[in-house]
Amino acid sequence: MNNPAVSAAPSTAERILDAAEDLFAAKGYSATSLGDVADRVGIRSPSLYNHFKNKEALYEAVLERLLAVFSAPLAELEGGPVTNERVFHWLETIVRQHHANPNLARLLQHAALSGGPHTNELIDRLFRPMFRPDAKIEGGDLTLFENSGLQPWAVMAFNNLVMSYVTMAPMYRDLLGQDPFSEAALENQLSLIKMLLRAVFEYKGGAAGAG
Amino acid sequence: MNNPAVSAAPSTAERILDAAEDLFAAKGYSATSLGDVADRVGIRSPSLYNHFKNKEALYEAVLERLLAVFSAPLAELEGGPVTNERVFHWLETIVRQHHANPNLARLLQHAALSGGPHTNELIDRLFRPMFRPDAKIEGGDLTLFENSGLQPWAVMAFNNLVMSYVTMAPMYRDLLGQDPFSEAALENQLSLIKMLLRAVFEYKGGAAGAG
DNA sequence: ATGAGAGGCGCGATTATTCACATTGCCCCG
DNA sequence: CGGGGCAATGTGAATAATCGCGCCTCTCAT
Repeated sequence: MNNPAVSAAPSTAERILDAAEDLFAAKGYSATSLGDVADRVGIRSPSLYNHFKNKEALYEAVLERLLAVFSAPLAELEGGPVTNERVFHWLETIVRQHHANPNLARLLQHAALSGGPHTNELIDRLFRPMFRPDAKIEGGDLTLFENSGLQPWAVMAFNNLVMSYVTMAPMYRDLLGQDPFSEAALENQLSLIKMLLRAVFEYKGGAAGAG
Repeated sequence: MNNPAVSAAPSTAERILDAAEDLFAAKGYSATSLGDVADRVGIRSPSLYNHFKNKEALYEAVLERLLAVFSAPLAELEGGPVTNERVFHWLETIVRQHHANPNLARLLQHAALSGGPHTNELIDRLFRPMFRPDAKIEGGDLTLFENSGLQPWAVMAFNNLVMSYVTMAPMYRDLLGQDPFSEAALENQLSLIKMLLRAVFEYKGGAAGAG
């Protein structure tokens, strides 16, 4: 009994992972010191080596835990027909996930900017599936959009929309005058993203034109 | 004569600024070492102190040079009536600027994630003007959209779109199979952004709805 | 020669990592 | 039941590398 995975007091290793996740996400791999991590947990830095081989292994473990959570929705989407409705639902799930835990987006952003260990693995596991060339939307008539060659750019744009909201949130806090992670802010962001997604689904062709 | 600002050989101070800009943008303030900067310039790190008081002053100078360039288009937009056409033109200018020099976006992203010196000043000078409550679009009939309360979110979204493209570019490089900063890629990104901006201008109300 | 700019040297702080050691709880054997 | 190990987990001290930064000297062009 007393299974530590079931809402019991978190183990030291888990508390280290929590602290490290926050710090890696905020400051990046190299700017995060093991002393900072240890301080948050309330132990001394050499004690970390009882739980993780070294700094890089700790970083790996943090990534692994996050990837397990965030890879799920895309796998689920691919488990069935890719219809408009299911894309909407998938996007909403992703947005809610990033609001619930902004750390993956932040880690990813650091990795994109500075590299760091396991960056290629991150790309492969999170993004590669979204850019597979055979990814088509069934049911709707998106052929016009698909043929425009803009589809990968759209995938990228919506990914940017979701991730950048999270990574830029600290800057937007006082510009918006409200907590970017509040329930109300989440609803607003969802409204906007869905409106833009509808625009893509209803794409009628034509480039830009200001008038 | 031999004015160093006019396409002559750049002075040492300018070469230091160039190197520091790239490194601060890639690795952030604290992860950038003055040794790295000096190496790029081809001098030893103590020599940097002949040109800049200390690391923070160097960072300040880098920011100042970037802000001078990137603040211009918004100031120009505000110099006249804010019409649909001029918003289109402003957005295109911004996108092209970020493609020409991705460093400001990257610097900003680091600041948003980790703080660092002068972050508040950055927010005030770049973003505050975009979120002024009296900012309205003249001419078009956007009242429906404005009344939806989503306007600041749209401003944020398009900012995210532009900045995140740049900050995530290293990750997208091999996913797209082409250089994200090529002319062709720029055109594609512009097409997509303009299409989404048109969707905002033609906003008809209504929330989401998948079918 | 004179002053700006480059380099050498080194101090003090921080970091990742290792090591020797203390403490704790648990299992097993007598 | 009791105690001898033993693994797990903590600690402080020590090490080697790196960093920001200041001091002092040298060099070279005007």
